[in-house]
Parts: sequence; structure tokens; C-alpha cells
Amino acid sequence: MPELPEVEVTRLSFADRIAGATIAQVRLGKPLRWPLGCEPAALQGRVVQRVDRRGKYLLLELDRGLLLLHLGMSGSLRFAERMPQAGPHDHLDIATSRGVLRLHDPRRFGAVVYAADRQAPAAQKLLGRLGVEPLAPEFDAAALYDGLRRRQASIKQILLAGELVVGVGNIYACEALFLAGIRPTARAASLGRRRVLRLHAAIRQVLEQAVARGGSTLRDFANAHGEAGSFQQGAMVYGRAGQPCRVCGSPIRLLRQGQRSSYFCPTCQKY
DNA sequence: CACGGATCCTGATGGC
DNA sequence: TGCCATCAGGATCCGT
Repeated sequence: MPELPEVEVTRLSFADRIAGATIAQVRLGKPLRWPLGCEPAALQGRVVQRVDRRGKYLLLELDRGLLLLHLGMSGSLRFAERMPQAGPHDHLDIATSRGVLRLHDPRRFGAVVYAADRQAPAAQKLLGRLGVEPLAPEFDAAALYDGLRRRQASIKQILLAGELVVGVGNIYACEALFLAGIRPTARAASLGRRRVLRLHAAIRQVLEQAVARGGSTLRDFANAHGEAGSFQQGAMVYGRAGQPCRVCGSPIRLLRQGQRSSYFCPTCQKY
């Protein structure tokens, strides 16, 4: 489900509400991708100071330590005043003095991991090799070009890998490549400076627009208050196989790259 | 070392 | 209606 825009929309929807809250109790459901890394009871009494984001990770900064939250493919967070009744896919509840933060994740590819600080091994293992934040000033077109120049894999795979730039998942990789006029199968190293410049701008544009529209709700994404996003309605290629390109009318094509669907316009996007 | 594929898990969907 | 195959927003691990 969640790529950078969905994670950021989620963060914006509850960060202010939970800031300053004291953790009363933490309940875990079925196992998630990785173990928590501490006893849930050890978190009682700690204060959530703020909520940050790094790539697709949400960071609950505590007065001592932090919790790294990942939503995987099917995870979503809700923030409620009172403890709602738990369903079979609710695998984490953080009850606080300001309300309850709940992780709902049917597929359980998500995770919650405790780390003493950002430099601790538990945090570095997850965050240590992440690329730059696409919405931050450090996301630089020249650096992107340098990074892509030596990569033999397809540009789509390199974007998804998150080593050069984070947060771009399957939907937004497809959309950004369309905006940039680049085929998802183009070799990363084959892209010239001018096209990388265009890709750089496209990544920023598509992510910013998606955040502004509340993210994409393909099946069930919603922010922490249950409100759906609307970006998917304006998608240029994602999920539109066989439908006419919104620019030129050519039927949108679908192919498989690394077990994922790539959608593209055969006319607007070049190698 | 860089790449591509298999893999974790559950639910929705479509064909028969 | 049921059964089966396929697919889904992610990211790690493993073999080549």
C-alpha cells in the first residue's frame, strides 16, 4: 500500500495529536516482519516527542529511544481517542495519554522496531543504506545522474531499490517515469543528463502532488483518521493497462519487471 | 559486487 | 457456490 506520500500523509494526520503523549501500554498481535526488539512493558511511561519520517519509515521519537514503524504492503495506522475493539489484523496498539495509535496490517509485511537511538544497530540496519529524501533540498539532479550512470539495471528497478532516492514505490515510479518520458525498462546508465534532470523534477512533482491529494487509495489506504486519498484518480499510467494515454491516446501497456507491474505509454516514453 | 528471482502473508478477484 | 490461480502499494535474502 504505502509509498512515501501515503506514509507522509499518515504522519501529518496524527503527529500533532500524539506529540507530548505518555505511553500507557503497548499491545502486540501476531508477529510482524521483525521482532520489536524490547519488552513492550519497557515502553510504558515514555513520552512521544514527535513523529518523523525517513523514506517509508515513520519514526516515533521518544524521550528515550525511538520506534521505527513500517507499513509494508498492507499496513495502515489509525489514531483514536479511545481503544477500539481489536480485529484479527490489528497487530500493534500504543495506548497513550492522548489516544491510541493502532497498526492494522493483514499481510504483516510491516514492522515495529525499537532502537535506543538512530545510530543504534537496530536503527542503522533499517535506515543505514537509504538514499536521499526526494522532497528535501539534498535531492540533487547532478548527484542522481552520477548515481545512475554506473547502474546496469533498468531505471525502474533502481528507483524501487531506494539506494539513490527513497520513497518511490511501484505506483510513483510508474508515474514519474511517464512524466519524464522514460520507459521503465530503459537502462539507468543510458540516461543522459537532460533526461535525468527531467526525471528528478518528475519524481518531486509526482510525490508532492500525491501528498497534496492525500495519497493513493487503491484498495484501503486512509490516513490516521480514516480519510481516503485521491491521487490514484489522476494517475496517468498506473493501473490503466489498455486504456488510452491521457496525453496521446495510445493504449497503456503493462509488463512485468522483478515481480512488479510496470505501466507505460509506448508512444510518450522512450528508451 | 550487482543483478534477478524467490520469499514472507492474507485477501480480493476472475475464470471455470 | 466452490475451487484454483493470479495478483497486490515492500524489502530482504540468496544464488549466479
